[in-house]
Amino acid sequence: MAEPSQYAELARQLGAVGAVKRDMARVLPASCPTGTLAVLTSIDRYGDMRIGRLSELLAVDMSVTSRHVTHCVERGWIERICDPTDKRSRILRLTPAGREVLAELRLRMTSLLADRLRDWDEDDLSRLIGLMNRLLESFGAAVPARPG
Amino acid sequence: MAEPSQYAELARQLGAVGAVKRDMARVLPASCPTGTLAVLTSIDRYGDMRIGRLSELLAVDMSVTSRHVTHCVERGWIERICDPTDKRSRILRLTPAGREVLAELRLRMTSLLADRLRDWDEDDLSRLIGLMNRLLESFGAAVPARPG
DNA sequence: TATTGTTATACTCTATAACTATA
DNA sequence: TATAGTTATAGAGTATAACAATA
Repeated sequence: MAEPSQYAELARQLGAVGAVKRDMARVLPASCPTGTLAVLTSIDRYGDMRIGRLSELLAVDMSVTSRHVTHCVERGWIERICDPTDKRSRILRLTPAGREVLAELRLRMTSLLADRLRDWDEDDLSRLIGLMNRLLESFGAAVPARPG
Repeated sequence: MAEPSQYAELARQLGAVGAVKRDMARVLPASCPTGTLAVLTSIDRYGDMRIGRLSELLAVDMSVTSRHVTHCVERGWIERICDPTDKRSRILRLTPAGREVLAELRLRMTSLLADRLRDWDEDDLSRLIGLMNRLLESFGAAVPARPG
């Protein structure tokens, strides 16, 4: 059983995470805000999928995902392929251009994180990632392992 | 030295933290959104202070803090006291009404967290909090120890 | 001149609800 | 009827820049 004082501390930290996210967002170009990057990253990682599934992965409403995807489609980074099994939905797929921008954005992000986390060793970071994942699970916001 | 694949994982997790924060925000009344709660919590925790210092604690721009504080002042939760040492600024202080709402909101938040984190033990949560704090420090978003 | 705050403006992210098309 | 997705609308949070008052 955890303690109330720990809850307060955790709540405060989660709020401060916003500053971290904004720091990371600063390396992104205006054409690709965080929501867009999240979409590209998820499709690359988990493979082609429908909007509904992508929404679950991102833990946001389908309407939100739909807008982000539209943003990507308009820039030629994602294509919507007709789903032969269900004409109501279409499968989202990364285009070569999409993979290109993603690679570029990853370089920038990795570079930023390598700087900010320069005095972290692999084990500590693993521990943090493990605990974070458990936290997300506790809130039902966890993301399934690799393929899914 | 940490690894790039860990960076990607961490970046993804930080994005998912949004869902956790939204889950917590849902227990708050419309009159007290997250930004407002953060203001009340910080002043209660760190004591009376100026807008500038509060902005640092919250890791957001002073213009943002100013609006949140105004929101609180309009509801009688915070009072702005003239700073005798500098007429440009005023000291922010929690009113009795402010302490009351804060106590109520804490009850709700603690109740939510006790439920979500019901299968966490104190040690694991301490480890997470410790690592999170280190992460925030690495991004220059850490919050100083108690008083400050 | 520099600093503390405030306000106006704009942008991103999000959810809810209404709507279309298909199951 | 129920479900997949889109779009319109609204609300929260944030930053930048221009401005006022004081140091």
